[in-house]
Amino acid sequence: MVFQKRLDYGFNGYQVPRGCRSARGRSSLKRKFEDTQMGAFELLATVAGKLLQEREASPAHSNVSGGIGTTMQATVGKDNVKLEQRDEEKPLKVESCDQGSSEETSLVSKPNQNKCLDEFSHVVSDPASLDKSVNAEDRNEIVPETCIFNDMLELDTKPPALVSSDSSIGIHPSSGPFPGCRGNVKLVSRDDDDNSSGCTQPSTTPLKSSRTPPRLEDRKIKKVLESKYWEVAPKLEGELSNTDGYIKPISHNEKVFYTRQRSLRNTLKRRKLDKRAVSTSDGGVSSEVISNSSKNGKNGNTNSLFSTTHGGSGVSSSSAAGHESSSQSKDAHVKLSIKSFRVPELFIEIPETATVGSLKRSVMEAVAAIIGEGLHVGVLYQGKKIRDDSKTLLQTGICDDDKLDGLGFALEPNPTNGSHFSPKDPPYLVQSDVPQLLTRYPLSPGIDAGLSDASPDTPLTNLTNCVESDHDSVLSPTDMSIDKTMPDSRALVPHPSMSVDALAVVPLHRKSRRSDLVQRRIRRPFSVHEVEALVHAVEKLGTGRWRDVKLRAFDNAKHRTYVDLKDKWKTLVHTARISPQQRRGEPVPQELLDRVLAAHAYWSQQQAKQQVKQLTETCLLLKT
DNA sequence: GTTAGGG
DNA sequence: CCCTAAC
Repeated sequence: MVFQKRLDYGFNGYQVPRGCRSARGRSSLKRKFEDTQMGAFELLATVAGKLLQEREASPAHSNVSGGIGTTMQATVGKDNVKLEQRDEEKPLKVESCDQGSSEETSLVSKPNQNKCLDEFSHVVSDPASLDKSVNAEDRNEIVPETCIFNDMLELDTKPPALVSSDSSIGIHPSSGPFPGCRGNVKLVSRDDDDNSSGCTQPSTTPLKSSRTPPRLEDRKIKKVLESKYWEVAPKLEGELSNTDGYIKPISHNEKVFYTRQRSLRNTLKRRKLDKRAVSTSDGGVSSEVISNSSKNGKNGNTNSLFSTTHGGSGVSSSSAAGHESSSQSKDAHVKLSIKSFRVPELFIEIPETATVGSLKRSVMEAVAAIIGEGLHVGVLYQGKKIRDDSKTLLQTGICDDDKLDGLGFALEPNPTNGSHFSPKDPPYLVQSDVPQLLTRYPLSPGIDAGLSDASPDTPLTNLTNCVESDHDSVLSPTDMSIDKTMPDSRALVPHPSMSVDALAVVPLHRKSRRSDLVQRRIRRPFSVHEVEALVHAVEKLGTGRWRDVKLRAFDNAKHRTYVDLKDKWKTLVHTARISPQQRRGEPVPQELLDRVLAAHAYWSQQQAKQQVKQLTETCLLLKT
C-alpha cells in the first residue's frame, strides 16, 4: 500500500539513532499494535498532530496521568494513555544515545551536538533548563520535534532534529538496547484493546466525559476539509504553546534561521487555519453537529474511531462518485464524516520530574511508532466487515441514510507490513452511533477501498501537516511558562477541544491531498544584510525586474525567489512608511528604509514616465 | 517563466 | 509566503 509506504518513509526520515534504534522495541510496538488492530489512517496523522500539540501544551504534572488519559481518549479514542511516574527524580535532560550517556545539557548550549541530535533522538529535555541556558534569541529557535516531519519533507538544509529517541519511547527503556539511553520515558502500547474485540460495541470508557460539547459546525468542517492544507485543526492561536522545551539543535545561523522561521510559519499557518474557522475551539466535536446519526456519546467507546455518516445520500452531481454509479441513484453521494480514528492504547512511563514537553514528546513518539507501522482502513458496516473493496457503496448498502450509523471505520495494521492481521480478528471499529469527532467530508471514490489507492504522498503530507500545525505553536519558553500558569492552558487534563482539533483533520479528495503535498516554505525573514543587498540591487535595477535583482543579488540564495524579493520589497516599502513602533521583526536600519523609499519613489516615477511614454506612443500610432 | 498584486 | 491572473 502506498499509503503505508509513505508513512514508513516519513518515519524513516525520522532518523532514529542507529544505536538507539531498537529492533526489539519497534517490533514490539508493532506487534502490539497489530494485536490491537488499531492503526491510523490518515487521521492517525491527525491524532499524531494532536498528540504533539498536547505535548506542547500540557503542563507537566504528576497527576497528568489522569489528564493525559483523558486527553488521549478524547483525542484518540478509548485507549487510555497511562502515565506512570517513576521514582526518578532527576529531570529529564537531553540525552544522546550515541553518547552512551545522558547528557544534561541543553541542545542549544551544545551546538556541536547537532549531529547527534540529527541522528539520534533524544529523550526529552527539560524546558526549564533549556530556558536557562538559552538566550532569548535562541528561544525562538526552539522547535518541537514534530518538525522532523517537516524537515524531511521540505528541508534540504537541515537534518531533522529528533526529539525523543526510540529509547525514550521504547517499550523497554530500561532494558533498552541503547546503553546510553535512559529509559526515563517508557512507552508501550498495550494489548488491552485486543480484548475489545468486536468493536462494534464500544466499551464504555471514561473518555466520553472528557469530550466537550460539539461546537463545530458542518460548515466549518467542510471548510476545513476543503482547505488546501490538510492540517490538524488548529487550536486557537496562542492556545498552543510549544512549551515542550524542545530545542532544536542549531549550530549555525542557517539552522537557527530555519527553525525560527519554521515556528513563525507555523504560527502563520495556524492563523490561516483559524481564519478558515477550521478549528473548533474546543475540541468537542460534536457528533451532534456533525453526525446526526450518532446517538449517544456514551460510547466511550472503544478504540475505534468511528465514523458517522450523515446526510446520507445526498444527491449531488458531483464527479466524485463515479464508481458507484452502478445503480439507480447513480450520482448520489454518500456523505460520511469521520471525526477521528482511534489509536491503540499507549502506555507511557515517565518520571514525575519530566517536563510536560517530554511527556508530549513521548506520546508523540509512541503514536509515531504506531503510525510508522503502516495502517490501512477497515470498513465495518452493519456489524460486518467489508473486505471486498470492489463493491460499491450502493452494493454494500453504505448509502442508506438510515443505516449509516452502522458504518464504522477502523485503522488496522497494514498487512503488508508484516502484520498478521487476520480477517477474523474483530476490527476495532467504532460504530457510527458513537458520535465522536468527525469531520465531514465528501466521500470520494476509492474510499471504500480502504484508501488503499490513496496517493502515496498523502500520509506523509498529513503527518507533516500535523506536525507542522503542531509546532506552529512553538513559542518562546516564556510563553510556555505563561501558558502553564494560565488556567486554561492546555494541561494534561482532558482537553477535549484540543483533541478534537487535532483529530479534526481530514484528508479528502485526492486533489486536495495533492495540494497538501505542497508544503509551505518555511519562513525566512530577511536579514539586514539581505535587505541591504536587495535595496542595492533595486536601486540599480529598479522595481519590476525582480528576476534580474535575484540574479544580481541573490543568485546564491536559492531559497530567495524573485517573487520573494518582490514581496520583500513590497514589505520594505510598507515598513518604511509606517512608524518605527509599528514595525516588527528584526529592525531594519532607518538608513536602508530611507533608501527603499527613495528607490521606490524614483523607480515609480520612472515607471510612470515609461507608461506615459508608451501611452503617448500608442496614441501617436493610433492617430497615424 | 516573469510580473504584479491581492491574500 | 502563497496564489493567480496576465503577459
